[in-house]
Amino acid sequence: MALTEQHVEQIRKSYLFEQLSGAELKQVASHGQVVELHAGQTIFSQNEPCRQFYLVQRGMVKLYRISVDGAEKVMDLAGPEQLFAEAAMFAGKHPLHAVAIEPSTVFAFDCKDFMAQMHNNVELCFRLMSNMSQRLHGMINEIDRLTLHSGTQRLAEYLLEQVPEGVMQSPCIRLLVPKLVIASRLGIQPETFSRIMARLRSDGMIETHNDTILLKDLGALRCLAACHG
Amino acid sequence: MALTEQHVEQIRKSYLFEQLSGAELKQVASHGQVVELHAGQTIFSQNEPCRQFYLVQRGMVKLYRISVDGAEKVMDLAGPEQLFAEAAMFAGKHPLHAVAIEPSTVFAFDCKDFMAQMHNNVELCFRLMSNMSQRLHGMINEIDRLTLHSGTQRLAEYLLEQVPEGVMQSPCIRLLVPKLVIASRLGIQPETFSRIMARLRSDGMIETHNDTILLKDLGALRCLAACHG
DNA sequence: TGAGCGCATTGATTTACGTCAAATTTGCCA
DNA sequence: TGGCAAATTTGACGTAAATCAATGCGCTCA
Repeated sequence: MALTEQHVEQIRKSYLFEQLSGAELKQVASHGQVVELHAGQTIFSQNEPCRQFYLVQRGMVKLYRISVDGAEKVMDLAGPEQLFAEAAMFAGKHPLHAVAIEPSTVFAFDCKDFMAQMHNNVELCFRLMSNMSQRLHGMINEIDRLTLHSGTQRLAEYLLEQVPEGVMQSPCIRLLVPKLVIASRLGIQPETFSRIMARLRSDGMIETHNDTILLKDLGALRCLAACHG
Repeated sequence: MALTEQHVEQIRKSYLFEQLSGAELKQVASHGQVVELHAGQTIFSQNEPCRQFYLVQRGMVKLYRISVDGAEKVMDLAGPEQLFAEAAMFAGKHPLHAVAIEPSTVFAFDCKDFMAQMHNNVELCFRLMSNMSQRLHGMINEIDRLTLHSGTQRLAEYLLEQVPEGVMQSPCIRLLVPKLVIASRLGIQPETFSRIMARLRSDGMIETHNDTILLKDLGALRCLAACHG
């Protein structure tokens, strides 16, 4: 489906697009699409040629790899207002699988078209380079966590990341995706995830009700995450 | 030390710089330096502001992180003709430590200056974006290996990576850095590295003499790396 | 409404890898 | 050339996390 004026206004709020002129944005939008996805619907598969990149409007997209023996590793989760596959533009093919894990709406932009825009607009190049630099930094942190932190530390870090800014004590958070998915994101098995949660609970750091988690002792969680596992 | 004509010719061979005009390259070089480093000398530390990025001429540079309890994780190794810290230009500060692990020579380029060049040269932006996209792809593969592959698989993959193109059977490779460093690069302990090597040796896949390794059975190594365990 | 499926939890057991410690080798440099 | 420090290897042991297995829970959808 083509983009409406209303959609274009939403897109403009994204850092990558915000400095484009009305005409430029219209040009990008003219080759863009609104894509409605049902839960479980594939957006693209690994090694497919990439012709589009995406901005999530609503829902949740899982970016993952599958090993030869069928094990899945979730590399990233993209929620509303987040871009994905924008760095693959230069690679020719997608390094990951992408699937909507709940009913979702994404904006799809044409790579060729966007690259043409970048040719006319150095500022746009700088925005994308910033974006890619941040992603690279995030990946380094990811590898740091996977190799230097224990499963418990990574889970504590994840919980703390879900806390909105400025909250001082005992925030209540919600897990936006199944625990199965978070476990894979953190590089642990679902059983291990469950056991770590049970331990945090019995240590009095958290209280849980399904996907709702009360972080009773932020200080202890922060110590667990930062100091030693 | 400032760059000579001869240095500029070497630099031009790098993908990032090759399409620059003589004048542009001269401009980049005018704020560049040749830096001689002794083994163990730090180039920059994590969180330092980044004003320069680098191209290795000779030697080997280790890019790494240190955890709170002092453990080290080698994120990458940069040898001759390889760039490093070029993606940090947009981040403001270095996400990693960099140290020369043997006597080395690196070219250092001014970030501000290079960014000014990019403002005048969209093609240069595209080259850097390509570079960053490749790095991102490499990072995804790295996380894939760390989470989905065993230590043995990662070591086998590493050995196979050292084989030059086109070699059909039983190539002889050399480890260019201490085993300690490779182990950290692969996310395993030196003791584990040693034990895996011993096993590959007793399984008849390799023969070793210090840092020289004969890969006697490429097929078996490839199976080990790709298939399972 | 209730049958069935995927997700989550818990327990028992295994295992790959880490840790600690000691012996051995290597390579540097005075 | 000899001596020392760092790297490597090997052995014994510990442990975090995976695996296997069983049960329970909460959906969705007929």
